[in-house]
Amino acid sequence: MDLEAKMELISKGTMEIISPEELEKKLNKANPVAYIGYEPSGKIHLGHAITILKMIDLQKAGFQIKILLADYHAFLNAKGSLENIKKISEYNKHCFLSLGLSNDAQFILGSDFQTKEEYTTQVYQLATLTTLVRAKRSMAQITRESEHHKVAEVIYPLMQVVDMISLKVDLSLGGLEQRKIHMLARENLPRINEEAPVCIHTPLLHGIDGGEKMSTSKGNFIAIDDIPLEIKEKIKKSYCPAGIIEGNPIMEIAHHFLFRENEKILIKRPEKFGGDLELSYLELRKLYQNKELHPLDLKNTVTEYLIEFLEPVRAYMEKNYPQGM
RNA sequence: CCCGCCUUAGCUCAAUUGGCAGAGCAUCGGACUGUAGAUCCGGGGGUUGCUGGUUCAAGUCCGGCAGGCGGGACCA
Repeated sequence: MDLEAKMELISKGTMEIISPEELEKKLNKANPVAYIGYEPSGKIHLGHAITILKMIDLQKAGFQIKILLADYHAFLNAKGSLENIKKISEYNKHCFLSLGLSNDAQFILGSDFQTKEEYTTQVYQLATLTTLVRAKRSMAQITRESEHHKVAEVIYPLMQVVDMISLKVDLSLGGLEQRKIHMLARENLPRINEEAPVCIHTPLLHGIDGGEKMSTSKGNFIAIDDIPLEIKEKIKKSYCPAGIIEGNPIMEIAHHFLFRENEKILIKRPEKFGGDLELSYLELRKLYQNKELHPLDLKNTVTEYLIEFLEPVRAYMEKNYPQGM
């Protein structure tokens, strides 16, 4: 793969790369490292999957992959006891592998290094450089909704910034909700004489209820290991206004999952409604926008393809993590 | 450390003098749309923060504890 093809592969489906020039340099470097951190979660859903698929792209483009199982971060974000969070992280590791990440990806537990002296010293250094308002603002889309804000909330982003240098990463991937923390890293790491990584943001998937963001806590997600019947029922009840693409979770799922491996998709449609169609993503958008494709036909198609797309996940989990969550 | 106020359904809040714990929103189901939503109809949902006491009877009165909010004090 030449540089141009790598850039193309990496940027496909992302919101932004900060910055493309720096990314090119990293691609020319020997053994560059790309990382992403996740708070261990009882369910890994399609929103997580978008970022894992992008990590797979980065892996194909020559990056060494580090996945941070951020147990302390989840703990700071009031997700439960550290013990339970660690247990969940083992399940998550298998979920990520099930999506096709190759075995040489490294999985790192946050608590294995986040209490070392060098690490905490750097957290304290950043604490002296970061205003409370800035730290809180960076957490706006990440913190559990609560009026009773805890100090943990402002420690969280500082730790995330230090993770990047502790793990020696060249590139940090995250959903768009990570943007403000990433920007904090880009701004403050140089101030403690460290190089900031390239930051790439993927779009956020809307919840199936049409909510702003698919999230485990809101229950508006499709999990990657949901059984076919569950996927079917969830898509059936999903928000999907006719003619509207903006904020439409079903169109988003089609975009990111059906067209990942297919140039065109087959839409099966009863004769009385116009018969079958074979469409590229752009054609699908146009037809849907013009209301020439009914939401139900879209839903049926997405259901069928998504169940097939996630089949390897279910097969992997059954074989390697049969106990489930 | 001291004082005051607060804690009731997933959320926001009602409940008379101590007398069968309710409403709105959310959720779930049905109707209507060739999807969902919207709309109409219907259902479920509770250890009233925990704990001890008074009483025939406690969400309500008294004590203790926990959590939250506010104030005071301490500041050599």
